[in-house]
Amino acid sequence: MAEVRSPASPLLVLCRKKKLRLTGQRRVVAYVISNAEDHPDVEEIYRRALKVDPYISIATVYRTVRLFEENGILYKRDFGSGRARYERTDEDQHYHLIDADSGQVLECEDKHIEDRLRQVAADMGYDLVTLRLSLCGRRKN
Amino acid sequence: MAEVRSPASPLLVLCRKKKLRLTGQRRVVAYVISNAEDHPDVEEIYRRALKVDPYISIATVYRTVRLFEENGILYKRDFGSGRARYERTDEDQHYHLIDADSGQVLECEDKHIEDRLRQVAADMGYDLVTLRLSLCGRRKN
DNA sequence: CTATGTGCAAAAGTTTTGCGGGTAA
DNA sequence: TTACCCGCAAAACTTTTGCACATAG
Repeated sequence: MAEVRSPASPLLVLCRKKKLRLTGQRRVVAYVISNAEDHPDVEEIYRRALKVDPYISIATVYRTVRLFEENGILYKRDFGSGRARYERTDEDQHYHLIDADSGQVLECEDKHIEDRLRQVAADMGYDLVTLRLSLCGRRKN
Repeated sequence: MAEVRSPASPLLVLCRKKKLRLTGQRRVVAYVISNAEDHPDVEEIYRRALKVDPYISIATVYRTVRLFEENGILYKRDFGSGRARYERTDEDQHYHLIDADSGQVLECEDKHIEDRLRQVAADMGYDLVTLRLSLCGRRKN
């Protein structure tokens, strides 16, 4: 767990760039999310954070992910479960395909889509800031 | 307000097709949504419904929109306000552009996008069931 | 007549916040 | 030093639900 203290985490680099105060708890949350391969909700981030810092509070996790989101470090996603889920903004851009039957979230990518949507927004007089795109599908048999 | 009793509302036609029991309250909710030009949340649907039926309960509105959603009569949307918002499924397909500063929701359309996404899903072995797509942008000056 | 819906109020689930003590810079 | 952060518990907010009565078909 020494890497929690390491300055190498890409999320911590972003935190410094935004001049956010680097507290122990923020390092832990950044560490947990940097190492997540999925799209955890706050409850899950909290559960993973507890393994690193058994005294961290869920209120702090809520405050931290909100802070990160406001600073463009995390995206907040809604896959319809009733809880918000988070993912890093510094990954390659991708979208989600949700299995209508199992609820499983798969990632997919199509560079063309983003360019096209950027154009749609531009035609309406807007610069595209973020994009929420998710597909819901049923497995072909 | 006589139209509330009229069988003409397109949502009521869908309700009959699905063999849903047509109560007074369901007619009111269907009427309110049929006449909505925006994407109201439950609180707002309730507020508008009260003008027609001052005794309707918000619990009934929640139950009704959920029923309608489960029967494919309404889409549930999340524009990030913390409250779910609803819109009819029987309109022309369109997407949303949310103004990053004001929160205003604009509709936009691009038929090409849907076809392309249908193909992306197909390539992963899925039939596209629904599509959630929203853009967040900032007005160009 | 009977299965289903409704209103009310309470419960459940998620997220935010006030406050007193603690800490990064 | 000082402005900001944390943990706790309570509050706020959205949505669901149990129950007794009402009603559509």
